[in-house]
Amino acid sequence: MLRLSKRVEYGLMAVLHMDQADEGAWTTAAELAATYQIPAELLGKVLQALGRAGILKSAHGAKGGYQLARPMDELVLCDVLEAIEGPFRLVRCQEEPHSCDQYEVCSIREPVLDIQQQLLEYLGGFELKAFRLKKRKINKRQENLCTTN
Amino acid sequence: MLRLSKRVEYGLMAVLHMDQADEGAWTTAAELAATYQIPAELLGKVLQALGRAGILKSAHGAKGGYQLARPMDELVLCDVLEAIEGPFRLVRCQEEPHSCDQYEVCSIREPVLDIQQQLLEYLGGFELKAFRLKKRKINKRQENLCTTN
DNA sequence: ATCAATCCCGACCTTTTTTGTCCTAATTTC
DNA sequence: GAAATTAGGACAAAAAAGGTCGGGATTGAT
Ligand code: SF4
Ligand code: SF4
Repeated sequence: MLRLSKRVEYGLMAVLHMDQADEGAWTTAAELAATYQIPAELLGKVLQALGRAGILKSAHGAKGGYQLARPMDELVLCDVLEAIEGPFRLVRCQEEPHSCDQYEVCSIREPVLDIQQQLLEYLGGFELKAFRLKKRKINKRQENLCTTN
Repeated sequence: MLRLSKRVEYGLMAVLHMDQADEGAWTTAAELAATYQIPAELLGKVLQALGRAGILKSAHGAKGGYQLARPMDELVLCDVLEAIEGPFRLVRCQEEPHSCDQYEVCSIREPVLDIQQQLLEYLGGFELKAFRLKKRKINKRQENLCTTN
């Protein structure tokens, strides 16, 4: 099943939230967890991963929290994805050849690797700022609907 | 983890194999399982799914087996993928809205849906015949290497 | 008609991955 | 020092993927 993991979804929500927070403000994990109904401890780990990847800055102690290390305009989907799940790999032989029983007789490895490469580049094209723009679009659309109703 | 499932890999191997088999020949599941060291019963299910999706034709009884229902040139990665795993969905709320605790407060649904759509179109661009071509390329590359060595 | 080869399919078990929880530091502010 | 907060390891629960088994149906050969 080619599906976004919950962690990545949590990470995206967090980043988007901080993008829309006041400049320089610190957002706490507890606050995010409450807002988006996410298990706090789990969200914590996601935020830590984003921190380690240099996407977020963190501040310990009371009055601490997280904020974007760089503006969201410079981020793409792939950044968040790989920060949380590690490098993007379409097939497991990429990390450990011996973890696959078919390695010796596999007829699809090379072409699939090629696809992975192309896909990775394509994923680099999804800018997170589209999340912001999309939101405006939706609002606009709703306004239009209201006008028609 | 955004990774191709084993079933899809098995399906791709099977399709590629039949593409390279003699015109009109029937390939059996047992034969494929032996060649690619795949658990026979599991491969069976994959082939059945491909059959239901109209990618393969099957023949019961002795001398039976599978063959491509249409030439591989008309197939794309997405065909095999969806035949085996069902429709491509990047997020779970697409199938069952209530399966997600964050549905009511989700801030990323719309943009992610948009990405799913684009990705789906992009996946439609990966033609399976590239698997054939790639194979030739590899052989060529190896020849070149041999020449240099 | 029987038999062997083969596809079909549901039920089940096992392993792996994902998701979630708990608990204990370490850091900072008040 | 107490409270708020991040950091992170260990573990439990749930879900998904992978694999196995057994019974049935269809076909061709003997
Ligand atoms: S089947 Fe082929 S492509 Fe898939 S993991 Fe094994 S070796 Fe890699
Ligand atoms: S978090 Fe949002 S996008 Fe993800 S499944 Fe729930 S509703 Fe859909």
